[in-house]
Amino acid sequence: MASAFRIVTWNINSVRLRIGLVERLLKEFEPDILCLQEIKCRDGEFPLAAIRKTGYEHCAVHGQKGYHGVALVSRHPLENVTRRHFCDQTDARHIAADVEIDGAPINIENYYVPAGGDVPDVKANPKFAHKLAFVDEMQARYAADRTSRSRTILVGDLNIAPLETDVWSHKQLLKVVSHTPVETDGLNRVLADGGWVDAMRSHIPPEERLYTWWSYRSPNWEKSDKGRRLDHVWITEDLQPALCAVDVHKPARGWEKPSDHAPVIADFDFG
DNA sequence: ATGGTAGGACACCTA
Repeated sequence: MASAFRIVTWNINSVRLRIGLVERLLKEFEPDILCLQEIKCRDGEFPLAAIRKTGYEHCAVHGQKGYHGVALVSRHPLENVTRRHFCDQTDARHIAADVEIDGAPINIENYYVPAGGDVPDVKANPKFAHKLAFVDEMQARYAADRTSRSRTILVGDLNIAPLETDVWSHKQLLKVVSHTPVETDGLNRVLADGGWVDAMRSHIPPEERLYTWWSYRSPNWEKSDKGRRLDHVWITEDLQPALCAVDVHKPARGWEKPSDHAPVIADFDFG
């Protein structure tokens, strides 16, 4: 018997302000699990009641006051929830859990990588140094347990657009934080050394332009279409045969009072 | 070369 599994990742840019959009996404797409970033609230302020009303009983939150913060919203029980800290900082940028699908656990890793500030210089800009150190720590972690890892999905706002077709202008963004060579090289090392598959690019050709984020600062974001692919879905190789579809739901960027990120939807079929 | 918008918290920080 075939068993379908749908995961969505979305930088919501304040879950309390946009709880209505979260409810809409859950109703329209009925994912098995929704991974949120930039919830911008403490654990106790997460809008659990509204989410439970939509039929999602299982939430795990790693929040903090005002900034950052990640969460998992699931139809299935969340086991072995972990909240990892990077670079010896207290920022809430990671949460992970197992969900049982088709009789075996799948490990979900949800990240919000630091944006890195405006100046792509580690000496002049500590936020850029923090971003690179964070990515290096991810690399070390996943390179170390590569051979023992299976049935894992890594998602989130990684704040780096690695391919030339992941940005509206490769040439104009080479010195812009999110697309500098030191960042894209770093992210590519996490991907390669960890043995990950870029699920979005395994279903959407790398020659095709693909964005998940359009700045609020552009008054006509859709027409100018100066986007970047900052949000990602990576999978371990054993999950590749089960992956059947990937979609960036661009219409959500045009919903009322939107997040500046569109949700990314990945569908699997086990069985 | 520059500034453009948004959210949270409370004087600017983060994005």
